Amino acid sequence: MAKVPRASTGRLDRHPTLEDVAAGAGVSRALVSIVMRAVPGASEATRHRVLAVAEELGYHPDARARLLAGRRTRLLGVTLALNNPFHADVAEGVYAAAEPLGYQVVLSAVTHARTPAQAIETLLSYRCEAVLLVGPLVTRKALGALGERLPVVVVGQPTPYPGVDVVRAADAVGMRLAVDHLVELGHRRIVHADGGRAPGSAVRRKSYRAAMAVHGLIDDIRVLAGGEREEDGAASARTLVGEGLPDAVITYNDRSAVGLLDVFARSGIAVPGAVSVVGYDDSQVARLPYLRLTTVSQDIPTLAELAVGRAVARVENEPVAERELVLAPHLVIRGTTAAGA
Amino acid sequence: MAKVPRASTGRLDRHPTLEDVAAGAGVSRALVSIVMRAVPGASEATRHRVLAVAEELGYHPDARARLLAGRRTRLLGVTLALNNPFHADVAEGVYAAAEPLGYQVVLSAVTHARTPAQAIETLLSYRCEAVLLVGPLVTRKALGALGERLPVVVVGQPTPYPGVDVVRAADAVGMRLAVDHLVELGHRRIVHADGGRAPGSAVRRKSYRAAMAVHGLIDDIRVLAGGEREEDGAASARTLVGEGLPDAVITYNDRSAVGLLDVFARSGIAVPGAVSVVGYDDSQVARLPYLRLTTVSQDIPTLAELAVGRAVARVENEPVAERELVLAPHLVIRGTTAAGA
DNA sequence: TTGAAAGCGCTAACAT
DNA sequence: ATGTTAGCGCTTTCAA
Repeated sequence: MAKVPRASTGRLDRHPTLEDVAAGAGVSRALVSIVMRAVPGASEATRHRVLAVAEELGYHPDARARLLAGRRTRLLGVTLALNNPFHADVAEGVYAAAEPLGYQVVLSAVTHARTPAQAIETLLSYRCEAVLLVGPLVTRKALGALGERLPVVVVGQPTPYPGVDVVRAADAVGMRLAVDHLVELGHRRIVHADGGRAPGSAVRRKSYRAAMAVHGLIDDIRVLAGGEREEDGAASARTLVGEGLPDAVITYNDRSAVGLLDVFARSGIAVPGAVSVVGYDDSQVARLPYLRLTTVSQDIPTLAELAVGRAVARVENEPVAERELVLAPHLVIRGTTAAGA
Repeated sequence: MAKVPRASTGRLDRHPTLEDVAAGAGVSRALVSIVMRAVPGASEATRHRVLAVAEELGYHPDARARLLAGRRTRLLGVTLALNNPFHADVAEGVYAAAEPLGYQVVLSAVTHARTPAQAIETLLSYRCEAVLLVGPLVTRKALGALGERLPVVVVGQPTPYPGVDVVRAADAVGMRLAVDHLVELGHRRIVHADGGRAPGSAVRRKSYRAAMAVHGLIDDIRVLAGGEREEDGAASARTLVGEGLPDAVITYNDRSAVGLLDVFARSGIAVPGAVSVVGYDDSQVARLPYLRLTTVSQDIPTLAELAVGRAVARVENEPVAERELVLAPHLVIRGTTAAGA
């Protein structure tokens, strides 16, 4: 034992194990385990010696064995679509929130060639203790079955299935903030370029209508059929340019706003001079210095933190008051909104 | 055995194991293992019965145990920065290329709170057989040490360390294509908004100069100090608007081009009427219908496929001719370039 | 503080 | 075609 043969390439044939370190330091495996996990139970002297040997041997703990042997895995699974900025931001937030709680995160991507079901299956195979689902990945039925097996937190949107937790921002409030802001600036003809069939689009559309009604602007309600991509916003802009500009536009999300702004710019339409624009999400793009998009922020880091908190609470069997955790979004006023002429 | 106690919540207390399935089907664990891995060695009848029991019990294989017990893990690790479109595209490509070869991929994100070293450490702890590094994540020294431990493929840029493989596109060729195209259109005053300290920026800058020289345009060489973000391109645009427009601009990447185009649009400058613009990467944004950015494509899916191929070749000890695999980029001509006045 | 021993759930030789 | 038997590298009681 503790003999580490080398391949002809000069690369190690196998990774050193606890056993190797134990032998090198003249102690038992159990003691090395204690030292490596930095838990109490070893003298300072031993600790130092073991650490030195480990370092010298190039020992790196084996996650497979660690996970398998431990009573718990303390693993949090996250499914996400790469290339989706919102998902990416949530994942970053999850990493940040999980570590202080002693949980590790496992990422599983949903791609063109990898279904949500596969992504989830991978997470389960690693024995994650809970999964966070970002975006509208799975069918209701699949969600139900999943929720029966382990704690599930859906991040960013409501779901009708009662067996899973939800952490999201209140779209009704967000739309209300946007409309309030624009009305305060003196705008009345406020149109909404909606998200089409995108997740949450229906809620935001409805919320827009309600907010307009509150201000007695029922006759000014106008919804343009759109989508979640830049091009959808661009299309809406073209429509508006063709038929005459409203006072302001609220888009389904920031991406849509970007396309809309671009077409406005190319058409020589000043924003916010001729028309005000409000986006949704406060994603990175909204903060770009040359865009300075006024937008409704979902406060993604907090969203992620609460989602992790909820997952951990479920895993650790802490009492949970509400299945759904709804954050109040806030309006970030930047440079695309101003008082009308 | 094969007794699956339930928690008061109704959730399974533990996952069913091979043992449980074996007991249920009245066969040995080894046989169930054979069935679950879909390898030959079991009769059709047994196969069906085992599968049925597994299904009924809700059995899902344990990746930890599988990975630990197997002779190999067939795991490919990928470090990436979420929120970087190039990284995301590469990761998608890696998933697509790895599966047909029988390899699974493990993602490890580099975030604000998670260093490249940590991301790599995680990958190693799972005993990935090779790692793909996207972007300029690590120091030369760390790279060297890593390359000694297992096959490493750096994706998307050159690296001076000889112990690792590199799969990237030829920046010199890309720049040359861009300049050739613009010269053919009759442009001479072609400036380059560079990437500042971004990875690969120096190479592209140098390549731009060389390409200009080839066309006898040494006196027209002009490099604007920039960066990799949209705002950097926007800044370059402001400079150009202030001092008078050149015939064309080649940016370090598509993101920079986006910022540049935006400022041009707001300044009432027609593209490609008054000035042509060429981006770099052919990321998703370049294809946006309202942008239609002419750009140099690195062909990311192929890049990813070759990177996976190289990693697998190393893992399986196949002979490898060149340490560096350099793809020929190609120019994607869209709507931001046209003949000058 | 330290060590011995029993698994964790699986794969892989080797028998039968 | 099927079963038996060792591990894989670690954590975790339980003793000492």
